[in-house]
Amino acid sequence: MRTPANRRPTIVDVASAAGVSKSLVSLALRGDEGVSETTRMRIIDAADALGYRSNAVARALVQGRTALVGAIATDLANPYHSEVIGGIERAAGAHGLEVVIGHGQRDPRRITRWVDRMIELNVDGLIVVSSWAEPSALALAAAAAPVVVVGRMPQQARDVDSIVSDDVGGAAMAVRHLIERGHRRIAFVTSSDRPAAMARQLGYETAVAEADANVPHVVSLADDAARALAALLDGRERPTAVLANNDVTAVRVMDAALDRGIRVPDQLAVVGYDNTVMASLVRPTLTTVDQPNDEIGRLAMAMLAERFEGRRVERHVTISPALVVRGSSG
Amino acid sequence: MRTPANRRPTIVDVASAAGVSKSLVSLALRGDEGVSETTRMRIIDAADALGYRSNAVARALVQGRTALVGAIATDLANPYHSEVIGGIERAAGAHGLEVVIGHGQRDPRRITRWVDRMIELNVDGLIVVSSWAEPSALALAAAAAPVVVVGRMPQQARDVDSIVSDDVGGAAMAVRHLIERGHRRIAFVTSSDRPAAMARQLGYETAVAEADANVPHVVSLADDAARALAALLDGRERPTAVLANNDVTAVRVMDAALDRGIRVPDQLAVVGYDNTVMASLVRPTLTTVDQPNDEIGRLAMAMLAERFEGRRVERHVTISPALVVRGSSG
DNA sequence: CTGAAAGCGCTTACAG
DNA sequence: CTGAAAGCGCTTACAG
Repeated sequence: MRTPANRRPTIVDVASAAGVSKSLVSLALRGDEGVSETTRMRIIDAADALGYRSNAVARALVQGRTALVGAIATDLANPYHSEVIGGIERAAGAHGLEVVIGHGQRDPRRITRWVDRMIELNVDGLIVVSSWAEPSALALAAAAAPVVVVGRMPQQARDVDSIVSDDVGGAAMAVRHLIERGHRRIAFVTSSDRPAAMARQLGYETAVAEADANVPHVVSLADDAARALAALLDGRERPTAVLANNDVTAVRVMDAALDRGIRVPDQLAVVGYDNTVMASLVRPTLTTVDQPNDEIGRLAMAMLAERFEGRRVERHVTISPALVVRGSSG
Repeated sequence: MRTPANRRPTIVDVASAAGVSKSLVSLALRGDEGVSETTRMRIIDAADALGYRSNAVARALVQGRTALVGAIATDLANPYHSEVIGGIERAAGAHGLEVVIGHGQRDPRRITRWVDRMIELNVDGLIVVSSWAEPSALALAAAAAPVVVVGRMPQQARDVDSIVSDDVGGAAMAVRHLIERGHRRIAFVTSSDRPAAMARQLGYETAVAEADANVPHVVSLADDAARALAALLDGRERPTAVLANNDVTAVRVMDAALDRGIRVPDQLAVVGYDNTVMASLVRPTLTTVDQPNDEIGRLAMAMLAERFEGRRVERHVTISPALVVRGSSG
């Protein structure tokens, strides 16, 4: 792939160009105190002239650390994931670490493979922004480097730290908001049966049960979304409010309502979940549940740092979401 | 960071557990033909029992290749970038390569630093989905590994291949669509003076000049967006159609129009650029210019592959966009 | 079919 | 202040 002719210059090339030993090149380039000013200059000039760049692979091998944190995301197109990763990146700088990202592309096998690959790459720590990685792969990874999972794992893996958002509480908060606004017929619409959606449904059911005269009404868009939405909106007992399992689902509900001439929020209040950018762009703007994604990323990085400092016991943190009230709930 | 007690097992540990030489462990684990079935089994069992994982850093050092392609993106939250990266990833698999992503966070310094870091990491090829990297850093990188830039570079760097979208043609296509629809007073609204936006403006001006009785009208949202939008929409000579430099700007124009009771598309047609997810979610749905982002990613990977096969001459490709007509243009 | 040796490009004690 | 040597964990000819 690289011909010998244009291979990258090494420390040995710099050494012979500067007329010194390779040890001295290494010391000089890393700014060691005990190198005379004149030779340091000579070495740096030689390195620049050759276009020398340190080989991080060789350095990592001898030092046993790469100064790299791996971040694996289920789906980069999803703003939730990219925001969490942004938080990780901002926090990593303070620890002198760089963040390399592996993209899972919504494929559990690919995500699990990235866990393996990141460990093979010798990252110093690993943050998995996904609940789709195999617990066994995570446990194996945790034996080699600290691992934090952001998301609701179906099954805990040994020595793996975690951060989850309080989906039960967030959904309950949204329902209570609708009840305060006078709504009594409130439906929950979901496009997923993954753990996070299930937890939100549980929060919904709990909060609905608290308020008298409410019958929990759950609509799944899993099989035939158009039919499910029709059943919801064209039925005699149409709800006056809907909580969706996420913003995308909420927008679908709003679109279906508007298509039928049902006014939002007057005839139907809609609340989403995740506070994605879309929530403030649609009309009416969407009331939704916000998770502090940036903060979650920072915390994940901080939890890795604690492990670097010697923490041995597992740590599991739950983050509280907040309601953002906008136009779609009246 | 890792105590000797729980350090990762190496090939030597596996060798002594299986009672063979480390050479044989290496051969067996990589499936070499010339290893007897029984010893192969013994070695694999020993490796599994120890939880052995190959150290990719050591392998990369001896093989001189990492099987890694680096992809650097300006802004992962921008769907354009994540789609291009998706295309790169899908194509990389066919070449047995994995894609590690570096996030530039809209910071030119960070992007340029990632170019350096990726080369230090010994990636076999580098795709920079950004026009913000320093040409000098790109040229240095290209001396070590093939480099493809996706985007409109302000200045060409030696030995660096590139892919750009035909922004001039795309914008002209959008304007001709509006002219066909009968519009004569067409404005261009831009929130940026970066090269891509400038090229789109040029395409707009060219197409407007083709049609008689049109006076190009350009509105910049750079300084005071609210005032600029007011000048556009509240003036006596309000345009009947607007081309925006991207979808986000188009949605801002639509929102400003709706706030004033101006009906879209009846009283004002709006066309965006980029065909982001948002374009099909807003109401009315947004007519916009689509770039084949996935295809661009595939092509970038293919261009790296050509370099691996020995191509020496630079290659620069221009990709043609397509118009997606939706509700906002009537 | 298996083992001993050299080497990838660095860093890091250890001498001098 | 500088150099020679060992070693990080692998792969790869080369012997046997």
